[in-house]
Amino acid sequence: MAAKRSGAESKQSRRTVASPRQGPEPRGEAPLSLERIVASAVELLDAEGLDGLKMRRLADRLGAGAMSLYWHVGNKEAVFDLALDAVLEYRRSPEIVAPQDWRGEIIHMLEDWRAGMLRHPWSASLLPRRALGPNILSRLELLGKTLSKAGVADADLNVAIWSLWNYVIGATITRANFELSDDDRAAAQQRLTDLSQHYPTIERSRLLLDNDWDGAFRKGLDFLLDGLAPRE
Amino acid sequence: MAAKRSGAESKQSRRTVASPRQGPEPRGEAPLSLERIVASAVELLDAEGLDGLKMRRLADRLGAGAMSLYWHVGNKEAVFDLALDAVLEYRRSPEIVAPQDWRGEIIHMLEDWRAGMLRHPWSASLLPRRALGPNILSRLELLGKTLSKAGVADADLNVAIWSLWNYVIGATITRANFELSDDDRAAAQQRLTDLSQHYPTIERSRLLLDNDWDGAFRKGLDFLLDGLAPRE
DNA sequence: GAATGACTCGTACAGCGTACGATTCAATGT
DNA sequence: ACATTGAATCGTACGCTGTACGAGTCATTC
Repeated sequence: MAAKRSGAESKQSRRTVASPRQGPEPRGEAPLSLERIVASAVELLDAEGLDGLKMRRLADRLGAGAMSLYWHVGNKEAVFDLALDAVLEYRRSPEIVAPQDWRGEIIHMLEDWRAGMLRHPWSASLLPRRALGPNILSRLELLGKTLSKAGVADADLNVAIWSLWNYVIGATITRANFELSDDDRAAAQQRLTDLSQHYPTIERSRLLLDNDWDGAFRKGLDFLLDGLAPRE
Repeated sequence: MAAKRSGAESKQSRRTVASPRQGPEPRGEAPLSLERIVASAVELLDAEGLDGLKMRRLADRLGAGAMSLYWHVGNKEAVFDLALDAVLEYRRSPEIVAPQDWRGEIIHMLEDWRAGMLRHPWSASLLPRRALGPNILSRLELLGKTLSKAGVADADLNVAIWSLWNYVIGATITRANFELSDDDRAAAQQRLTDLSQHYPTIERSRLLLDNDWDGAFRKGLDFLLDGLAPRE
C-alpha cells in the first residue's frame, strides 16, 4: 500500500561513487552521509523519543550545520521513514528450522518483529503511518507463504495476514506506550478498585496489574493461530 | 494503567455553577467553555487531522483570543485528551440483545468501537498514548464480563481481553492511516508486481488491492474469537 | 464603593522546519 | 594553466508554533 506521503526526494538522486575524501574536515569529523544521518537519527530517537528528534540537534550530533542535512534527506519526514526502515530488518533465524514447523516459524518471526520494535519504541507508533518498505514487505511475504503452506485457504489468506499484522501492531504500540512505573500501575489499579462497582470484572481479574506482557503476547498469538489454522 | 502524562490541570478546578451570563459578548458569540472548546477541537481534528489542531486556529473558530483557551485547558495535550475521551463513548445497543448471544454482543461492541474511531481517524492514533478514560474502561469491562459469561477461564481472561484490544487497535490504526486513493493502491500493487520475484505470495493474493476492510475486520475477529472460545 | 475572583486577550519569547543564497573544494574540460 | 562545473556545507532569515506573563474587563460580594 505504498507511501501516503513518503517525504520529498533529496537533491542527489544517485550517490557519487565517492572519492575517499581526505581533505576538508578540520577535526576528526567524518563527512556527512545518508548512513551516518540515519544511524544518528536512530540513536537520537532511542534516547529522546519521537519529539526529541529535531533537525538542529541531529546536525549537532553529526558535527554539521543544520542545513547540511537537507542536501542528503529532503525533509524531516524522510528522516523518519529512513530511521523506521533501518530498524525493521529481519534476518531469518540462522539455525535451520524444521521446515514443516510453520507455527514455530510464524511465532518466531512475529516475536522478533515485536522485540525489534520494542527496542526502538518510537518505531511502533511510526509504522502504521508510513510506507510499506521492503523489510516490512518481506515479513508479510514470509507470513503469507508460511500460512499458505500451513493450509490456510487462498480465500482466507489476506484476512489471516492482516489479522496477524493487526495483532502485532496493536500489541506493540500498546506495550510501547503503557510503559509505566510500578507506582503508576498500582495507582491505576487503585483507581479501579475505588470504582469497582463500575468495573467489577476487570478489577477482579487485575487487568491493569498483569505485568507479563511477553507471555500475554505469546498466548494471545496462540489463540489467534488456533482460530486461523486449527491444530490437527 | 492510568495517565502517562495527562496534561496539566486548568486553573479552574471546579467550574462555577454559572450565572446565565447575559452581558459581554458584543456579537452573537457564546461565552467560552470547556464543552465548546472540546466540541470545536473535535471538529477541527476531523477537518484537518492531528497536525491541523493549533491553539490559535482553535481560538479563531471560537471567536476568542488564543490565550483565553488556557484558562480552561491547561495546555494543548489536555485538548487532545479531552477530544479523545469525547469521541469514545459507548452506548450499548438499545434493542435488547439476546442475553446468551455473547458472540454477537462482543462483535457489536468492537465493530462500533472501530466505526467510532474511523469517524474520527485521528482518535485511533491518539488512543494508545493516552490514559484509559472511563469510556474505554467501560468497554473493557463489558468485554471481560461477556467473555467470562462465554466460558473463558479466569486464567485466560486478561489475555483474551488484551488480544481483542490489540486486534481492534491495530486494525483501526492501520485502516485509518492507509486511506489511499485507488491510484495509490494500484501503484503500490504495481510496484509489488514489478518485484514479484521477491514477493510472489502477497502479489498473487493481491494483498494490497483487497479493499474490503470491513469484511476483513469481521472475518479476522471471527477467527480470533474461534481461538479464544471455540464454538461448540 | 472597595475588594475579590472569574475570565479574556495582547504582547512577547524561544524554538521549530526549512527556503535561499553564499561559499568551499575536487574533478573535469580545454 | 585556467575556467567551469557540480557536490557539499552552512549562516541567515522567515513564518509559524506553544505558551509565560501581566494587564485588562466585568459581576459578585462585603
